[in-house]
Amino acid sequence: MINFEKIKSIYNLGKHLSIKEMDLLFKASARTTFNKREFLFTPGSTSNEVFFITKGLVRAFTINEKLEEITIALYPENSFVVNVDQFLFDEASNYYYEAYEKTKTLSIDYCIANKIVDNHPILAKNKQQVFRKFLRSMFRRIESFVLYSPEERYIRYTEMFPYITNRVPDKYIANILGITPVSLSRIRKRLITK
Amino acid sequence: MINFEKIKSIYNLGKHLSIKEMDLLFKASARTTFNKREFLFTPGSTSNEVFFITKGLVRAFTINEKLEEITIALYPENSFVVNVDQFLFDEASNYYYEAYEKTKTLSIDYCIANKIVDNHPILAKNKQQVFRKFLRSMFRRIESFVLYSPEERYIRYTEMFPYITNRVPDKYIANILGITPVSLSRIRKRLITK
DNA sequence: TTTAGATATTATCTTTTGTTAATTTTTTTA
DNA sequence: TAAAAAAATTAACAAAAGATAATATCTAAA
Repeated sequence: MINFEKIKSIYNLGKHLSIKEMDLLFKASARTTFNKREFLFTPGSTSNEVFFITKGLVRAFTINEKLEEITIALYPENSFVVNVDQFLFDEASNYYYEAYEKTKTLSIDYCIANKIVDNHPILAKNKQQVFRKFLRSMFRRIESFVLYSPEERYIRYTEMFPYITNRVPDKYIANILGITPVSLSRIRKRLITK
Repeated sequence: MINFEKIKSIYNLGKHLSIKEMDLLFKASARTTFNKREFLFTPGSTSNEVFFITKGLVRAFTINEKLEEITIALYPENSFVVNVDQFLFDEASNYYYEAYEKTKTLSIDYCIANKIVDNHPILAKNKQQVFRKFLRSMFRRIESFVLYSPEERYIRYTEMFPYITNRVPDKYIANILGITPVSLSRIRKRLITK
Protein backbone atom coordinates (compact mmCIF):
# COMPACT_ATOMS: atom_id res chain seq x y z
CA MET A 1 0.00 0.00 0.00
CA ILE A 2 2.73 2.48 0.92
CA ASN A 3 5.42 2.50 -1.69
CA PHE A 4 8.59 3.24 0.28
CA GLU A 5 10.83 3.26 -2.74
CA LYS A 6 8.61 5.75 -4.52
CA ILE A 7 8.61 8.06 -1.51
CA LYS A 8 12.39 7.80 -1.28
CA SER A 9 12.77 8.72 -4.92
CA ILE A 10 10.26 11.58 -4.84
CA TYR A 11 11.90 13.21 -1.84
CA ASN A 12 15.48 12.34 -2.76
CA LEU A 13 15.95 10.50 0.49
CA GLY A 14 19.26 8.80 1.27
CA LYS A 15 20.09 5.23 0.38
CA HIS A 16 20.81 4.50 4.03
CA LEU A 17 17.25 5.23 5.02
CA SER A 18 15.64 1.87 5.56
CA ILE A 19 12.02 0.89 5.73
CA LYS A 20 12.50 0.21 9.42
CA GLU A 21 13.09 3.84 10.24
CA MET A 22 10.35 5.14 8.00
CA ASP A 23 8.07 2.62 9.59
CA LEU A 24 8.67 4.22 12.98
CA LEU A 25 6.86 7.26 11.65
CA PHE A 26 4.18 5.34 9.83
CA LYS A 27 3.46 3.22 12.91
CA ALA A 28 2.99 6.34 15.00
CA SER A 29 0.60 7.79 12.44
CA ALA A 30 -3.15 7.54 12.35
CA ARG A 31 -4.86 6.27 9.24
CA THR A 32 -7.86 8.27 8.22
CA THR A 33 -10.09 8.10 5.19
CA PHE A 34 -11.84 11.27 4.09
CA ASN A 35 -14.84 11.06 1.87
CA LYS A 36 -15.24 13.36 -1.09
CA ARG A 37 -15.72 16.94 0.13
CA GLU A 38 -14.69 16.26 3.71
CA PHE A 39 -12.23 18.71 5.23
CA LEU A 40 -8.77 17.98 6.59
CA PHE A 41 -8.53 21.56 7.91
CA THR A 42 -10.95 24.47 7.92
CA PRO A 43 -10.28 28.18 8.53
CA GLY A 44 -9.56 28.83 12.18
CA SER A 45 -7.95 25.45 12.61
CA THR A 46 -4.81 25.54 14.72
CA SER A 47 -4.01 21.89 14.18
CA ASN A 48 -0.39 21.03 13.62
CA GLU A 49 -1.21 17.69 12.04
CA VAL A 50 0.90 16.58 9.10
CA PHE A 51 -1.01 14.51 6.57
CA PHE A 52 0.58 12.21 4.07
CA ILE A 53 -1.72 11.39 1.17
CA THR A 54 -1.55 7.73 0.29
CA LYS A 55 -4.54 7.83 -2.05
CA GLY A 56 -6.80 10.52 -3.41
CA LEU A 57 -6.44 14.24 -3.90
CA VAL A 58 -6.69 17.25 -1.60
CA ARG A 59 -7.54 20.79 -2.60
CA ALA A 60 -6.54 23.87 -0.62
CA PHE A 61 -8.68 26.95 -1.19
CA THR A 62 -9.62 30.22 0.39
CA ILE A 63 -12.60 32.53 0.00
CA ASN A 64 -11.89 35.97 -1.45
CA GLU A 65 -13.74 39.27 -0.88
CA LYS A 66 -16.17 38.39 -3.65
CA LEU A 67 -16.96 35.17 -1.78
CA GLU A 68 -15.43 33.07 -4.53
CA GLU A 69 -13.45 29.94 -3.77
CA ILE A 70 -9.85 30.36 -4.90
CA THR A 71 -7.82 27.18 -5.15
CA ILE A 72 -4.18 27.71 -4.24
CA ALA A 73 -2.87 24.15 -4.32
CA LEU A 74 -3.70 20.55 -5.16
CA TYR A 75 -2.08 17.64 -3.40
CA PRO A 76 -2.12 14.21 -5.04
CA GLU A 77 -0.77 10.91 -3.72
CA ASN A 78 2.58 10.99 -1.91
CA SER A 79 2.19 14.63 -0.91
CA PHE A 80 2.51 16.04 2.54
CA VAL A 81 -0.28 18.38 3.54
CA VAL A 82 0.06 20.82 6.41
CA ASN A 83 -1.99 23.73 7.59
CA VAL A 84 0.31 26.40 6.12
CA ASP A 85 -0.84 29.29 8.25
CA GLN A 86 -0.41 27.28 11.41
CA PHE A 87 2.73 25.50 10.31
CA LEU A 88 4.61 28.46 8.89
CA PHE A 89 3.07 31.44 10.62
CA ASP A 90 1.70 30.06 13.90
CA GLU A 91 -1.59 31.65 12.92
CA ALA A 92 -5.01 30.12 12.56
CA SER A 93 -5.59 28.82 9.05
CA ASN A 94 -7.24 30.91 6.33
CA TYR A 95 -7.57 27.89 4.11
CA TYR A 96 -9.92 25.04 3.62
CA TYR A 97 -8.25 21.74 2.80
CA GLU A 98 -10.81 19.40 1.34
CA ALA A 99 -10.60 15.89 0.00
CA TYR A 100 -11.61 16.43 -3.59
CA GLU A 101 -11.63 12.68 -4.08
CA LYS A 102 -12.08 9.99 -1.46
CA THR A 103 -8.71 10.29 0.23
CA LYS A 104 -6.65 8.02 2.42
CA THR A 105 -4.12 9.60 4.71
CA LEU A 106 -1.54 8.93 7.33
CA SER A 107 -1.30 11.72 9.86
CA ILE A 108 0.76 12.66 12.84
CA ASP A 109 1.18 15.70 15.03
CA TYR A 110 4.22 17.62 13.83
CA CYS A 111 5.76 17.85 17.34
CA ILE A 112 5.44 14.12 17.87
CA ALA A 113 6.89 13.41 14.44
CA ASN A 114 9.77 15.71 15.22
CA LYS A 115 10.56 13.90 18.45
CA ILE A 116 10.74 10.60 16.63
CA VAL A 117 12.78 12.07 13.82
CA ASP A 118 15.23 13.82 16.14
CA ASN A 119 15.88 10.57 18.01
CA HIS A 120 16.88 8.77 14.82
CA PRO A 121 19.85 10.39 13.10
CA ILE A 122 19.03 8.83 9.75
CA LEU A 123 15.52 10.26 9.84
CA ALA A 124 16.84 13.61 11.02
CA LYS A 125 19.22 13.69 8.09
CA ASN A 126 16.38 13.12 5.68
CA LYS A 127 13.99 15.63 7.21
CA GLN A 128 15.87 18.38 5.47
CA GLN A 129 15.29 16.72 2.10
CA VAL A 130 11.56 16.93 2.61
CA PHE A 131 11.81 20.63 3.38
CA ARG A 132 14.05 21.07 0.40
CA LYS A 133 11.47 19.41 -1.81
CA PHE A 134 8.90 21.95 -0.60
CA LEU A 135 11.26 24.82 -1.30
CA ARG A 136 11.97 23.42 -4.75
CA SER A 137 8.39 23.24 -5.81
CA MET A 138 7.65 26.68 -4.39
CA PHE A 139 10.64 28.19 -6.13
CA ARG A 140 9.69 26.65 -9.48
CA ARG A 141 6.19 28.03 -9.06
CA ILE A 142 7.44 31.55 -8.34
CA GLU A 143 9.76 31.25 -11.32
CA SER A 144 6.78 30.35 -13.52
CA PHE A 145 4.97 33.56 -12.55
CA VAL A 146 8.03 35.72 -13.10
CA LEU A 147 9.33 34.18 -16.32
CA TYR A 148 6.30 32.89 -18.19
CA SER A 149 2.98 34.10 -19.61
CA PRO A 150 -0.31 32.54 -18.48
CA GLU A 151 -0.35 30.45 -21.66
CA GLU A 152 3.17 29.16 -21.05
CA ARG A 153 2.34 28.49 -17.42
CA TYR A 154 -0.63 26.41 -18.47
CA ILE A 155 1.41 24.37 -20.95
CA ARG A 156 4.11 23.75 -18.39
CA TYR A 157 1.65 22.88 -15.66
CA THR A 158 -0.21 20.29 -17.70
CA GLU A 159 3.07 18.80 -18.89
CA MET A 160 4.43 18.61 -15.38
CA PHE A 161 1.29 17.43 -13.59
CA PRO A 162 -0.91 15.56 -16.09
CA TYR A 163 -2.07 13.28 -13.27
CA ILE A 164 -3.50 16.31 -11.49
CA THR A 165 -4.92 18.18 -14.47
CA ASN A 166 -7.00 15.21 -15.51
CA ARG A 167 -8.66 14.83 -12.15
CA VAL A 168 -10.00 18.28 -11.32
CA PRO A 169 -12.10 21.00 -12.98
CA ASP A 170 -10.19 23.47 -15.11
CA LYS A 171 -11.27 26.31 -12.88
CA TYR A 172 -9.03 25.00 -10.10
CA ILE A 173 -6.10 24.97 -12.49
CA ALA A 174 -6.97 28.51 -13.59
CA ASN A 175 -6.77 29.69 -9.97
CA ILE A 176 -3.46 27.98 -9.46
CA LEU A 177 -2.10 29.70 -12.57
CA GLY A 178 -3.36 33.08 -11.32
CA ILE A 179 -5.92 33.59 -14.10
CA THR A 180 -9.70 33.35 -14.47
CA PRO A 181 -11.47 30.20 -15.67
CA VAL A 182 -12.81 32.12 -18.68
CA SER A 183 -9.31 33.14 -19.63
CA LEU A 184 -8.05 29.58 -19.29
CA SER A 185 -10.82 28.41 -21.59
CA ARG A 186 -9.67 30.91 -24.20
CA ILE A 187 -6.05 29.81 -23.80
CA ARG A 188 -7.11 26.21 -24.37
CA LYS A 189 -8.94 27.24 -27.53
CA ARG A 190 -5.94 29.21 -28.79
CA LEU A 191 -3.70 26.20 -28.24
CA ILE A 192 -6.04 23.84 -30.08
CA THR A 193 -6.26 26.06 -33.16
CA LYS A 194 -2.48 26.42 -33.26
CA MET B 1 28.26 45.34 13.23
CA ILE B 2 26.25 42.11 13.35
CA ASN B 3 23.02 42.66 15.19
CA PHE B 4 22.36 39.30 16.82
CA GLU B 5 19.08 40.36 18.37
CA LYS B 6 17.76 41.55 15.04
CA ILE B 7 18.69 38.27 13.37
CA LYS B 8 17.01 36.36 16.17
CA SER B 9 13.83 38.35 15.78
CA ILE B 10 13.78 38.17 11.97
CA TYR B 11 14.18 34.40 11.92
CA ASN B 12 12.10 33.70 15.04
CA LEU B 13 15.04 32.00 16.70
CA GLY B 14 14.69 30.61 20.20
CA LYS B 15 15.45 32.55 23.36
CA HIS B 16 17.94 29.92 24.39
CA LEU B 17 20.09 30.60 21.40
CA SER B 18 23.00 32.62 22.73
CA ILE B 19 25.49 34.78 20.92
CA LYS B 20 28.14 32.18 21.74
CA GLU B 21 26.56 29.56 19.53
CA MET B 22 25.82 31.92 16.70
CA ASP B 23 29.39 33.11 16.95
CA LEU B 24 30.60 29.59 16.20
CA LEU B 25 29.11 30.00 12.76
CA PHE B 26 30.21 33.57 12.29
CA LYS B 27 33.78 32.70 13.33
CA ALA B 28 33.90 29.93 10.76
CA SER B 29 32.66 32.30 8.06
CA ALA B 30 34.68 34.34 5.64
CA ARG B 31 34.07 38.06 5.39
CA THR B 32 33.93 39.34 1.88
CA THR B 33 33.09 42.72 0.44
CA PHE B 34 31.65 42.88 -3.04
CA ASN B 35 31.78 46.09 -4.98
CA LYS B 36 28.78 47.33 -6.90
CA ARG B 37 28.10 44.95 -9.83
CA GLU B 38 30.40 42.20 -8.62
CA PHE B 39 28.94 38.69 -8.71
CA LEU B 40 28.44 36.33 -5.79
CA PHE B 41 27.42 33.56 -8.20
CA THR B 42 27.22 33.35 -11.98
CA PRO B 43 25.44 30.80 -14.20
CA GLY B 44 27.26 27.50 -14.16
CA SER B 45 28.43 28.01 -10.61
CA THR B 46 28.20 24.88 -8.51
CA SER B 47 29.22 26.62 -5.31
CA ASN B 48 27.36 25.62 -2.20
CA GLU B 49 28.39 28.76 -0.35
CA VAL B 50 25.79 30.36 1.90
CA PHE B 51 26.10 34.13 2.08
CA PHE B 52 24.68 36.24 4.85
CA ILE B 53 24.29 39.87 3.85
CA THR B 54 25.42 42.18 6.62
CA LYS B 55 25.32 45.31 4.49
CA GLY B 56 24.20 46.12 0.98
CA LEU B 57 21.81 44.52 -1.45
CA VAL B 58 22.04 41.56 -3.82
CA ARG B 59 20.02 41.02 -6.96
CA ALA B 60 19.32 37.62 -8.51
CA PHE B 61 18.52 37.64 -12.19
CA THR B 62 18.46 35.41 -15.22
CA ILE B 63 18.59 36.08 -18.96
CA ASN B 64 15.51 35.12 -20.95
CA GLU B 65 15.23 34.07 -24.60
CA LYS B 66 15.00 37.70 -25.67
CA LEU B 67 18.32 38.29 -23.88
CA GLU B 68 16.68 40.51 -21.30
CA GLU B 69 17.73 40.46 -17.66
CA ILE B 70 14.85 39.27 -15.48
CA THR B 71 15.21 39.96 -11.78
CA ILE B 72 13.68 37.24 -9.66
CA ALA B 73 14.70 38.33 -6.17
CA LEU B 74 16.35 41.06 -4.14
CA TYR B 75 18.18 40.37 -0.92
CA PRO B 76 18.79 43.21 1.54
CA GLU B 77 20.65 43.15 4.86
CA ASN B 78 20.12 40.14 7.12
CA SER B 79 19.18 37.88 4.21
CA PHE B 80 20.70 34.55 3.40
CA VAL B 81 21.67 34.10 -0.21
CA VAL B 82 22.28 30.71 -1.75
CA ASN B 83 22.71 29.49 -5.25
CA VAL B 84 19.13 28.12 -5.60
CA ASP B 85 19.76 25.77 -8.49
CA GLN B 86 22.72 24.23 -6.74
CA PHE B 87 21.21 24.32 -3.28
CA LEU B 88 17.76 22.99 -4.14
CA PHE B 89 18.29 21.09 -7.35
CA ASP B 90 21.96 20.06 -7.32
CA GLU B 91 22.21 21.63 -10.72
CA ALA B 92 24.51 24.35 -11.97
CA SER B 93 23.03 27.78 -11.42
CA ASN B 94 20.98 29.57 -14.08
CA TYR B 95 21.11 32.78 -12.14
CA TYR B 96 23.44 35.69 -11.68
CA TYR B 97 23.65 37.02 -8.14
CA GLU B 98 25.14 40.45 -8.23
CA ALA B 99 25.86 42.98 -5.52
CA TYR B 100 23.65 45.85 -6.61
CA GLU B 101 25.19 48.00 -3.90
CA LYS B 102 28.57 47.62 -2.28
CA THR B 103 27.82 44.57 -0.17
CA LYS B 104 29.41 43.05 2.90
CA THR B 105 28.87 39.36 3.48
CA LEU B 106 29.67 36.50 5.75
CA SER B 107 29.91 33.22 3.90
CA ILE B 108 30.43 29.60 4.64
CA ASP B 109 30.19 26.36 2.73
CA TYR B 110 26.83 24.79 3.45
CA CYS B 111 28.33 21.39 4.35
CA ILE B 112 30.72 22.95 6.82
CA ALA B 113 27.94 25.05 8.33
CA ASN B 114 25.83 21.94 8.65
CA LYS B 115 28.56 20.07 10.52
CA ILE B 116 28.86 22.88 13.03
CA VAL B 117 25.10 23.19 13.37
CA ASP B 118 24.55 19.47 13.78
CA ASN B 119 27.11 19.33 16.59
CA HIS B 120 25.30 21.99 18.58
CA PRO B 121 21.74 21.00 19.45
CA ILE B 122 20.64 24.57 20.02
CA LEU B 123 21.81 25.57 16.55
CA ALA B 124 20.28 22.46 15.05
CA LYS B 125 16.97 23.34 16.63
CA ASN B 126 17.06 26.77 15.07
CA LYS B 127 18.13 25.68 11.63
CA GLN B 128 14.56 24.67 10.91
CA GLN B 129 13.36 28.18 11.73
CA VAL B 130 15.56 29.59 8.99
CA PHE B 131 14.12 27.12 6.49
CA ARG B 132 10.66 27.94 7.73
CA LYS B 133 11.30 31.62 7.13
CA PHE B 134 12.22 30.82 3.52
CA LEU B 135 9.07 28.78 3.07
CA ARG B 136 7.00 31.58 4.59
CA SER B 137 8.23 34.24 2.25
CA MET B 138 7.89 31.94 -0.75
CA PHE B 139 4.36 30.98 0.21
CA ARG B 140 3.31 34.60 0.65
CA ARG B 141 4.75 35.39 -2.74
CA ILE B 142 2.84 32.58 -4.43
CA GLU B 143 -0.30 33.72 -2.62
CA SER B 144 0.18 37.22 -4.02
CA PHE B 145 0.21 35.88 -7.59
CA VAL B 146 -2.85 33.74 -7.04
CA LEU B 147 -4.98 36.15 -5.03
CA TYR B 148 -4.06 39.64 -6.18
CA SER B 149 -3.90 41.73 -9.34
CA PRO B 150 -0.62 43.30 -10.47
CA GLU B 151 -1.75 46.63 -8.99
CA GLU B 152 -2.52 45.04 -5.63
CA ARG B 153 0.76 43.15 -5.72
CA TYR B 154 2.62 46.39 -6.26
CA ILE B 155 0.87 48.14 -3.38
CA ARG B 156 1.54 45.23 -1.06
CA TYR B 157 5.15 44.89 -2.13
CA THR B 158 6.00 48.53 -1.53
CA GLU B 159 4.20 48.47 1.80
CA MET B 160 6.00 45.34 2.86
CA PHE B 161 9.46 46.17 1.57
CA PRO B 162 9.84 49.97 1.40
CA TYR B 163 13.52 49.59 2.26
CA ILE B 164 14.00 47.56 -0.93
CA THR B 165 11.74 49.54 -3.28
CA ASN B 166 13.61 52.75 -2.56
CA ARG B 167 16.97 51.33 -3.42
CA VAL B 168 16.51 49.74 -6.84
CA PRO B 169 15.11 50.69 -10.26
CA ASP B 170 11.41 50.10 -10.73
CA LYS B 171 12.10 47.68 -13.53
CA TYR B 172 13.52 45.19 -11.05
CA ILE B 173 10.33 45.46 -8.99
CA ALA B 174 8.26 45.00 -12.15
CA ASN B 175 10.07 41.73 -12.88
CA ILE B 176 9.54 40.50 -9.34
CA LEU B 177 5.82 41.27 -9.65
CA GLY B 178 5.66 39.39 -12.95
CA ILE B 179 4.82 42.43 -15.11
CA THR B 180 6.66 44.68 -17.55
CA PRO B 181 8.34 47.95 -16.50
CA VAL B 182 6.00 49.86 -18.80
CA SER B 183 3.00 48.32 -17.13
CA LEU B 184 4.36 49.15 -13.68
CA SER B 185 4.82 52.75 -14.75
CA ARG B 186 1.15 52.88 -15.75
CA ILE B 187 0.09 51.32 -12.47
CA ARG B 188 2.04 53.97 -10.59
CA LYS B 189 0.31 56.69 -12.61
CA ARG B 190 -3.11 55.19 -11.96
CA LEU B 191 -2.40 55.10 -8.24
CA ILE B 192 -1.27 58.72 -8.15
CA THR B 193 -4.36 60.01 -9.91
CA LYS B 194 -6.61 58.01 -7.57
C1' DT C 1 -32.60 7.50 -16.91
C1' DT C 2 -33.95 11.89 -16.19
C1' DT C 3 -33.05 16.07 -14.17
C1' DA C 4 -30.73 19.47 -11.47
C1' DG C 5 -26.45 21.28 -10.69
C1' DA C 6 -21.85 22.17 -11.87
C1' DT C 7 -18.52 23.24 -15.29
C1' DA C 8 -16.90 24.89 -19.69
C1' DT C 9 -17.44 27.59 -23.64
C1' DT C 10 -18.76 31.49 -26.15
C1' DA C 11 -20.05 36.26 -26.83
C1' DT C 12 -19.75 41.11 -25.79
C1' DC C 13 -17.65 44.76 -23.85
C1' DT C 14 -14.21 47.07 -20.84
C1' DT C 15 -9.88 47.23 -18.81
C1' DT C 16 -5.33 46.02 -18.52
C1' DT C 17 -1.13 44.43 -20.28
C1' DG C 18 2.44 43.61 -23.83
C1' DT C 19 5.27 45.59 -27.48
C1' DT C 20 7.89 48.97 -29.65
C1' DA C 21 9.59 53.33 -30.07
C1' DA C 22 10.08 58.13 -28.93
C1' DT C 23 10.75 61.36 -25.30
C1' DT C 24 11.75 62.93 -20.86
C1' DT C 25 13.99 62.48 -16.51
C1' DT C 26 17.43 60.76 -13.56
C1' DT C 27 21.83 58.88 -12.54
C1' DT C 28 26.47 57.93 -13.47
C1' DT C 29 30.98 58.94 -14.77
C1' DA C 30 34.51 61.08 -17.44
C1' DT D 1 29.93 70.20 -14.53
C1' DA D 2 28.94 68.34 -18.94
C1' DA D 3 28.17 64.35 -21.58
C1' DA D 4 26.76 59.72 -21.76
C1' DA D 5 24.15 56.07 -20.11
C1' DA D 6 20.36 54.22 -17.76
C1' DA D 7 15.74 54.43 -16.25
C1' DA D 8 11.09 56.05 -16.37
C1' DT D 9 7.36 57.88 -18.73
C1' DT D 10 4.37 58.45 -22.53
C1' DA D 11 2.16 57.28 -26.85
C1' DA D 12 0.04 54.21 -30.13
C1' DC D 13 -1.48 49.96 -31.29
C1' DA D 14 -2.25 44.95 -30.76
C1' DA D 15 -3.11 41.18 -27.85
C1' DA D 16 -4.73 39.30 -23.83
C1' DA D 17 -7.33 39.26 -19.70
C1' DG D 18 -11.22 40.57 -16.60
C1' DA D 19 -16.26 40.85 -15.93
C1' DT D 20 -20.77 39.45 -16.82
C1' DA D 21 -24.18 36.87 -18.93
C1' DA D 22 -26.00 33.47 -22.05
C1' DT D 23 -25.51 28.99 -23.79
C1' DA D 24 -23.76 24.47 -24.19
C1' DT D 25 -21.81 20.46 -22.22
C1' DC D 26 -20.81 17.44 -18.75
C1' DT D 27 -21.55 15.13 -14.19
C1' DA D 28 -23.76 13.45 -10.38
C1' DA D 29 -27.83 12.57 -7.75
C1' DA D 30 -32.65 11.43 -7.32
